Amino acid sequence: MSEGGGDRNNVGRPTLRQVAAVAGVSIKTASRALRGEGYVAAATAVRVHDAARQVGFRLNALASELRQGGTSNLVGLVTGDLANPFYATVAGGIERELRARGLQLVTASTDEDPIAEQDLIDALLQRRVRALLIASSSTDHTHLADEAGRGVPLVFVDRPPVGVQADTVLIDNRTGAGDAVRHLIAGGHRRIGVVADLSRLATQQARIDGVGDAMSDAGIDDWRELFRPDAHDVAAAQTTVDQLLDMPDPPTALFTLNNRITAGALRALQQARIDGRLDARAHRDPESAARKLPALIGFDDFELSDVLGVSVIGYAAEEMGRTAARLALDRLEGVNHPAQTVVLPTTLIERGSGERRP
Amino acid sequence: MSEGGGDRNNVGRPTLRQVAAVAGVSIKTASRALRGEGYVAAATAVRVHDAARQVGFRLNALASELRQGGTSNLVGLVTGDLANPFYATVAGGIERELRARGLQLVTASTDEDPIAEQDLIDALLQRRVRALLIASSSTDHTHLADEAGRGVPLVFVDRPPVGVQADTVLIDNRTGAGDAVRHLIAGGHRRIGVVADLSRLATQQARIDGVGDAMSDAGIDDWRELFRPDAHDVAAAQTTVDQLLDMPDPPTALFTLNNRITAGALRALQQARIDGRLDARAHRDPESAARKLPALIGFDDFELSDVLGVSVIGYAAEEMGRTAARLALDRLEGVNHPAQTVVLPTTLIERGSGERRP
DNA sequence: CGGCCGGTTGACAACGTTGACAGGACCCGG
DNA sequence: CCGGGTCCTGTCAACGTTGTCAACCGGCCG
Repeated sequence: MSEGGGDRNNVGRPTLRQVAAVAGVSIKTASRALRGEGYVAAATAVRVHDAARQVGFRLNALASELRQGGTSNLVGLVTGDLANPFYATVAGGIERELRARGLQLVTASTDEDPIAEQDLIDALLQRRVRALLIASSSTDHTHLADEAGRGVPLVFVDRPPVGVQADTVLIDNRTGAGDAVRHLIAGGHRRIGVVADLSRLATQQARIDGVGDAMSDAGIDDWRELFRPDAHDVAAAQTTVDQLLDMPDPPTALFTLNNRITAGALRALQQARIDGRLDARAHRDPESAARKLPALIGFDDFELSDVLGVSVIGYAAEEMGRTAARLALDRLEGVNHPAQTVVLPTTLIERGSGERRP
Repeated sequence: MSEGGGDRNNVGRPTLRQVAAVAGVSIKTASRALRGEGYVAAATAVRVHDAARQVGFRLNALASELRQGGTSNLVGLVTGDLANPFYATVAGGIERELRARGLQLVTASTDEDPIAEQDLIDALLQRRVRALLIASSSTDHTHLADEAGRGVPLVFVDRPPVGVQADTVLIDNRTGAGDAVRHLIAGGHRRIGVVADLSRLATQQARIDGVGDAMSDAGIDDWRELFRPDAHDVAAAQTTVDQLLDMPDPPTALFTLNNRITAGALRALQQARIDGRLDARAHRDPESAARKLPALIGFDDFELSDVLGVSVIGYAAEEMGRTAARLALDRLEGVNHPAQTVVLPTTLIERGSGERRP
């Protein structure tokens, strides 16, 4: 009656103790056999494995990791919105790179809310993630300064840190945006409508700066009259572009500063075409109310952009994830130089929409 | 020299022990204060909190969860490819639903490889996830049968379980696919090219069955001559559609069985239009080599489908994630009825491409 | 004044695992 | 037959936290 009676009450998952009992060995021997540590007689190992299978044993990673040093083998990723294909692609790259080293990715989305972001970061650190990758929506990261010194590699992805030194992977936003505008100007455009997402985001700011560079170089100083920031979602972008199109003297070209804005612009253009306010063919009928379809370049490549014939500023999103993961892994392996910043180049991809003339 | 000397060697994260030492209380009191358990004098609580802030304390969730019952507050999600916008959307829905209950999502992608899938499931179970949501690439889940009985709620998402009873959330694939085909037939089409992804995937099979239903009802028995399965990526789909277009007697309509296939088809159609093999306007010139642009319906809605004017079979992807999460959460709260299957309806969204006449 | 009560605190064990160490069995050479 | 080595196995403590229980303090009632 008394032998092992206590264990039977445990309806939960079996532990090493129970496997050991069934196999008739000590806990430690069971552990050794299951981990393949060696120094276990072949016959014993077989008995242990059988016992484990029989009772449905599964190592408790919580206990195991606690014992081994108190840190998990998870890596955390905090983004604004995982459903955004850009972040999803980045996450895919990270995951592939981690898998090779037996690490797993935990993702958390913040809906671009800095407070939620802080909470999620706290939760991940409590869970003792090995490393933390952040596409931050926040404009201040000083509170992360002590974390950085505490052995958890921190890598900023897509958006640079403020107030902390840390590894960072960025797109060359400024140059990319400049290239787009220069391309439009070279095509003869002077009136270029620039539509941006939340301008508090560093990526947007950098792209806006790039626009400014190119405009200045071309001597276009009043470009801000056609500049429309803070169109955060597709619907807002659509409305904004619609208003630009209806101006008395509308832009002959549009530059949209991320994939969502581009989507909104395409909707607006499409609708205007249906309404007859726009026409792809040039001055077909000077009397017609229809105006000429503006040129368009979008920052960020997107699915089916080729089918739609949309020129974009593209870059290697998955590579961005891989690079970020590698930076973190290097730190975990003891690399110890000062914080690095990797800037990935952009490419202007011509597909027609950016090459329309004024 | 001796007081607390041992602790100083610990370069890692401070523990409760150190917070307690600094605050001059016992470990247990520190724990009580930080968890807000009550029964702590106000002055003591303040001292403890100060000490914690001073040393940069962060509770070790591994230890905490181990002590509390050996299970984490993570929920696992296993998908074929998180970068697929469909899964990303589903994951977003799950995450939002979980966040409300303080649970966090761990995602793992399998690249549709059943073996990788099993490994990842094992890893997640070892990590003692509270629940496991699976969009499975595998065709057999009997090995999960004992897990299901062991207290970890299991929910199958998008693809049904085989060999286990478990909660499931599905799209009404069969009806949706049937609707698409009926719509095309009602539009006058008899020669419908059907292009599918891997036919071993249950979702694809269900859609194919739906196609068969509608074809039979209409007395079209030779539809399999224009049926092309196993085009797994965009490139393969493009090639496949291209070959269909070049047949001596090509289909007058296409039905593509998921978003990737649709993307491939759109590329093929676009290219053919550029090459002059196709023309949107009907029998403009009977002598011309150009053929009429076929009608197209795609299963799965996608970004910009409206701009492209593509008719699709749509459904609420985020809702799917939310529902799956809710099913799991209900189980965690003790709900104990037999396995439930929720089938979400589809909608035919007419945007023009599906309404072209033969 | 003794007993009791509420609030406050601490000692201790336990969660499941693994590292450090020790002990026994066996074989070999001397 | 003994000393030394190689395998194999077990005991014990520890990872950081929290539940259980007991103890202490002061005040208040009878």
